[in-house]
Amino acid sequence: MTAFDITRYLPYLVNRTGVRIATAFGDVLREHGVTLPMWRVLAALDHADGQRISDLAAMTSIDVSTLSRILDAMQEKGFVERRRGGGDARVVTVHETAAGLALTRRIIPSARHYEDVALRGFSAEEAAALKAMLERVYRNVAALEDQTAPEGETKAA
Amino acid sequence: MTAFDITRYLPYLVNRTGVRIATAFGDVLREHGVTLPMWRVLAALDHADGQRISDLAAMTSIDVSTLSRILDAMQEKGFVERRRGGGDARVVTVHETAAGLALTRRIIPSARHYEDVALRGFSAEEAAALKAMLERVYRNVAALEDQTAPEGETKAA
DNA sequence: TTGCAATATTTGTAATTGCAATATATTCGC
DNA sequence: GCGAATATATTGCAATTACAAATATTGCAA
Repeated sequence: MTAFDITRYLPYLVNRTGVRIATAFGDVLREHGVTLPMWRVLAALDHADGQRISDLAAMTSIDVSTLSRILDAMQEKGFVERRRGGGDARVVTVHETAAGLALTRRIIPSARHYEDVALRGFSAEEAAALKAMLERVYRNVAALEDQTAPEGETKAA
Repeated sequence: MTAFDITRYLPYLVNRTGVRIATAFGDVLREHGVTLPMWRVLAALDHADGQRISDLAAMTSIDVSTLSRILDAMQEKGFVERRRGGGDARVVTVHETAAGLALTRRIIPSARHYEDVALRGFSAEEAAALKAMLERVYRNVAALEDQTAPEGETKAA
């Protein structure tokens, strides 16, 4: 059997890339007064405002309990607000405030720039191919989890 | 300007893929009695035994202070040992023990299987292309950091 | 050679994280 | 329509994490 070469091991490559991007962009975000998880929430809400907490957790890849506390902090800062009362009284929906939206708008250019840097030297086709492949990997792993734990979703649907 | 679509944003795609893989493989690792960070250390040592702690931190994308404590735990469990005394008395090198090596050998098949699952439906060429692109992204971001903080490496060289 | 900046690791410490338990609301079986 | 199982969110809590400070060693320059 061939030797195990970590430097060509996909989980390794994905992880180190993710950590690199996260720590580097985290520095940028600090100047805006938000943490990386907070930015993820803002970006997710920018995509679809008024999401329920569990959906927001799935979209941001943040554990619901962790997210709940992050939302406390963001609410404290006035970036989001929680609302109850739409039909099902169990669900809480999260909404961007005007301040949150303004902040998101300020961050987006940096986020775009950051992606440009990450994709420096990539053609549009290559970038699209990379993204499509990451989505395929994500779905492959998600499918495995659903198969392993068939009843009631293990985590992040 | 075009709207910001998080679902096609590279950092988002990389992060969610990494988190998915990490949580899923973490479950597998628990059965072997190790955590994900510990596995990363074992895999890094399998690649090159006797690395210094700072190099190990760079390779595993774990902060040195965090790594120092992870090594405490791994040493406690008898998987690795620290050695001092090779020339520079400041540096500590980390070495896999026989037990650590045996554990690594047991985990590797699962790790391989896991990558196969993640890459299900990928041709060999596609998989190679994905890995190569992830490396390019990593280098792009690393280059940005070195440029931002030219003196003495901000983090993980 | 002495002193001082740089390097390598560890330790202090506060914040973050995630699992488990809880509280509340809903739905399904009967 | 009642009660058990399910769903949603929050909270308790111990472990993990990361930044900063401390410690130890080295190398260089005066």
